[in-house]
Amino acid sequence: MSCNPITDSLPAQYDYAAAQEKWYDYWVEGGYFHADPEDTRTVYSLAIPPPNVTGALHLGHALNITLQDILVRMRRMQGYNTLWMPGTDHAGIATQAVVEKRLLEEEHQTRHDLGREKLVQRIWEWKKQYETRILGQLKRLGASCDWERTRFTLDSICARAVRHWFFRLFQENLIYRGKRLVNWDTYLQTTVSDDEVFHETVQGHFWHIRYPVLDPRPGEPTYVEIATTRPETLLGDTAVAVHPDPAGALDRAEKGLEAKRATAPAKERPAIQEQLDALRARRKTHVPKLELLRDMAHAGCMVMLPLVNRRIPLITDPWAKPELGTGCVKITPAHDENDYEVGLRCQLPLINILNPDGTLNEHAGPYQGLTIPIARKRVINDLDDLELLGQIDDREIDLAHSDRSKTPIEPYLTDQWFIRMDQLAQSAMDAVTTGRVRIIPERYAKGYLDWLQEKRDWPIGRQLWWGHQIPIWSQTVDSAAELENLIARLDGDPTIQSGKATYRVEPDEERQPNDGPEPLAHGAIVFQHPLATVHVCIAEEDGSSQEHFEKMGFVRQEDVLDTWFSSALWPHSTLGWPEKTPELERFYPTNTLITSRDIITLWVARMVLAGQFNMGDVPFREVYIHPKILDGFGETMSKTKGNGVDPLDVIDKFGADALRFGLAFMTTETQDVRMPVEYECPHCNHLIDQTRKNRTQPKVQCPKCKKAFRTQWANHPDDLALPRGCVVSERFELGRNFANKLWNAARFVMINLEGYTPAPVAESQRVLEDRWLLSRLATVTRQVTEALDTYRYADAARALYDLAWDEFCSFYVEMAKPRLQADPSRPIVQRLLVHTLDILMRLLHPFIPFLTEDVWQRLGTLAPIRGLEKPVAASESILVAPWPTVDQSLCDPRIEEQFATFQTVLSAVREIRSCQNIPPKESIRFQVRCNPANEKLLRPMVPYFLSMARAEASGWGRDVVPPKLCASVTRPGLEVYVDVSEFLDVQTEKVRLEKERDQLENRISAIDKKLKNASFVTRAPTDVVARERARLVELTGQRQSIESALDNLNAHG
RNA sequence: GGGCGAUUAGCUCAGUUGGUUAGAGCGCCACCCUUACAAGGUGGAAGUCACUGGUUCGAGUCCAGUAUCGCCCA
Repeated sequence: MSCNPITDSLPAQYDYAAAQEKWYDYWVEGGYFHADPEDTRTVYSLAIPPPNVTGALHLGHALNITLQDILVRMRRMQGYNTLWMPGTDHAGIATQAVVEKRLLEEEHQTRHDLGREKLVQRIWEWKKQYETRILGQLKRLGASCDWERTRFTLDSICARAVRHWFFRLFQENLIYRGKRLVNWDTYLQTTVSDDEVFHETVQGHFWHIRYPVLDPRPGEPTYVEIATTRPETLLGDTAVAVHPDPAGALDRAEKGLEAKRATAPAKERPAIQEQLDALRARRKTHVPKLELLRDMAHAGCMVMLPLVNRRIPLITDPWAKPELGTGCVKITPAHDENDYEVGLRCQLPLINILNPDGTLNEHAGPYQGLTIPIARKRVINDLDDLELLGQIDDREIDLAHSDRSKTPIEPYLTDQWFIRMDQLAQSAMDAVTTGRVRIIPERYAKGYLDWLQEKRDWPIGRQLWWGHQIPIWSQTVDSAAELENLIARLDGDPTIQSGKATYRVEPDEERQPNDGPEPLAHGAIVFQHPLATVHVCIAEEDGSSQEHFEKMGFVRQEDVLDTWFSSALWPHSTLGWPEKTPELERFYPTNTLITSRDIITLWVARMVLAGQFNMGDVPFREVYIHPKILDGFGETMSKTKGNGVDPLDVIDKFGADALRFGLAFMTTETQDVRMPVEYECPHCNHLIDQTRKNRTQPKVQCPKCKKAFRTQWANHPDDLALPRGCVVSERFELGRNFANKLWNAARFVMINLEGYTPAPVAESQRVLEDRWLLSRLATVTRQVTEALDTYRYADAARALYDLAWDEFCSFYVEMAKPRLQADPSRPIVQRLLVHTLDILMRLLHPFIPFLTEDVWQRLGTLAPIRGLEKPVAASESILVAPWPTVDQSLCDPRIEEQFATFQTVLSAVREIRSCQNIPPKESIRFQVRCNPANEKLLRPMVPYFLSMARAEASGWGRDVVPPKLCASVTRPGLEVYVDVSEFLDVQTEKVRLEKERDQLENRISAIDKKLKNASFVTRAPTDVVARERARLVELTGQRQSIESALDNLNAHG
């Protein structure tokens, strides 16, 4: 149609792919993301929570990144020296696990077949591949990170920081090694943290087993009966316990239940009563026997551990609950957390019966070499043969599983490195309670404090190969003389004296205490333990020191450090600590950390304590916790479930701008965001709801085109040959439609800029809608700025959405159309359009970076100089354009109110057009009965009624007399009459008016009732009462108008 | 078992300090390819604000309890 070169270069739909392609490179090449420590402007800095290199980014990351980028872009525009530090995390166990899994699947090899060096090399290759992919994803999202500073938790800078921190902690005696029960993954053969364990209830049994009493005296039982869910662990038993005061313990349990019954709801009382009855019955059946056993224990009674024939003591300990099972409990300190505690209290030996691979070791005697399930069967059979097996109950057991290998966890006794958390945890608590770190939303501070409150020592070693190897070299000594000798050598050692290394002596915990209850008769098994271990920690990666100590017989610890140990340093290690770099000086502490709530304890708490320990200041001033994205069933998205949405698929389908705006729009203060997901058929683009069933299938058939496509589960060559169906969500249509709307608004402005000249627009030149728009712009500028200052992303996004769409596009642009045709108004409205577009783009830039830059650049060629008060040249990139400031003088609530009156009349006229089915091409006439103020206000709007509703105003004011036959609409303060004589459908109009009347009726009676209520009139604030009175008067008047309109219609037909 | 949160239209969500007739997007219905935009325009239908009590002149909003769901911790 047109041969306008401007129109031709502006497609009618926003081409997001082209914009993404073009502008990201422009920004990077322009160096806009780079922060300079020499720059003395106020700093705004933040460190990315480093995504781990295990796999690609998902939608949760996209949200996290988007929220950070929005703030970063706004602060940069506000003139801060802005640094966003990027990088990735090595995620020790997770990454090693995926590489090991592939190794096994593809090459049928274990890590031990390959060896440490080669495996680590493989993982580096994996890392390289995924790091590239992740950084690429971040760039496609539009993240404005300072890529020149990209770090990795295992690179040399971070490694040096880790080494330094470790050394300082070791030096200050905050790191120690101890024997602890850990969650042992027998499949991966490593410790996993509590965070990497999930619990599942499985069907199991409760086996009752009799241990023969050795040399019972007359009247004493010949057996002690215990019950267990894990019979094979008896091979590691070192005692049987009974409560020291069975009667007293029962009393306390009874009192507890009684108290519970008193406050419990009626429904639960019978169940509690039942428990109480059982407890009371036990007093007779169990207490005498238990008291006898207690006395036997005090007298030094021994029992015979069956199968391995080991003499073990009967002891007293409150862990044996007289109200449960038989009242006696077997004690296996090396394989149960509670028994471990008992073992410590009673100084029992620890006998570990497991090999790292989950088979039984030499301490299991005849069962050596068996796996746990087989050993369990054999133990049961053998006990049965010996007639030592009692009753067997069915029982549900809560079984811990490793999240990494999905196999059951074994409690396993092993040497572990720990950090003493006492002071460190306190420092992290203080940071939050004193407000030096603010957690937003505030409610998350509670969980943070509760967790730190426990001050549990942090186990930091992992039996892995991928990670920072613990910088400790150790050797054991077997005698006091040997120890003395070694200490003397170390004290005189120049490396130690120079402070480059330090040492500590650790006594062996498993060595038998000399004053134990009775020497153990272990049969053939002899336990040999050294006297102590001496640990040397070397401060720096330093080959000669290392060699020096290795020559002295020290051997390096094999284990690596927990990933969180290095992640905790991220905000300062990335800036170069322990080196005193200009970056560290300028950009630490960072301003904010944006992350999701599952990481508050694992990471946020540890960053706070590490930052304070190393830097003497908190790592960030604020922590913003954003929602999690769940699928339509309320489940977290994950690859393993198949419900994960890939941000790149969303970007391909809707564009990065749409993804970002959609995410921001969803980010409210609540905990979670639900996002139903669909498969998109690659053949016909049909969307298929994802269900719990189809999300795990390797291929899905499209119900529309009947063709099949593959999913992430496709493995079979036939399935792999099919095209891939994306997992997407319709919820991003909002963002795409909005981006397109903005594009077209910009397009409209730009194709109407012929003859544009920059010049100030004086206040006197601004008509009502100009002042209205400028007021709205100023108000929204304030709202958006305030919202983003306080992390209310959705509020900011909604305010901009409404302003741009419902106000700028739906009204201002429509009203500009006739003005652009007329000579005196054209240049002024051009300046206003350019100015508004400029402000809108700047406000939207943090959310929608690509589109806004694209428009900015195009506008830059058509209207390079713009502004209302004093036109100035636009900056070379919107990324560094100044953030709009609020001109309070432009905010005018009265104008906004007046404009609302116009909108009301316009929508009344449109409503009648629509109800009466008046063809769009037909024009109509209307009158408005209103007060003089409104009349004055509405008169200048006449052309807009014509252009926006094809309606011609034929009468205004108090004295308007409606035509006999018309359609009418009643609105607060005015009545609109549309002369539709030739089109009028009397019946339709009557129905509509009757409905309107009924609604009025309801409201009138509600207000009437209120006002007749004496306590409302006397107790409610006077202004509220007055308002209700005024309202009643108005509504009654309106009802009258409707009645008379109805009368007219009735008279006519 | 303890803590945190959610429950508002068919779906996904807003709803400030309690005070007109509880809003939006998608979906639905009707009309419109109107010279920026059909990824659009105009109008419409659609809600016992989970339930039960309480406080209050007045409760989606405050308090207590119940139910269901989610997350975290043990």
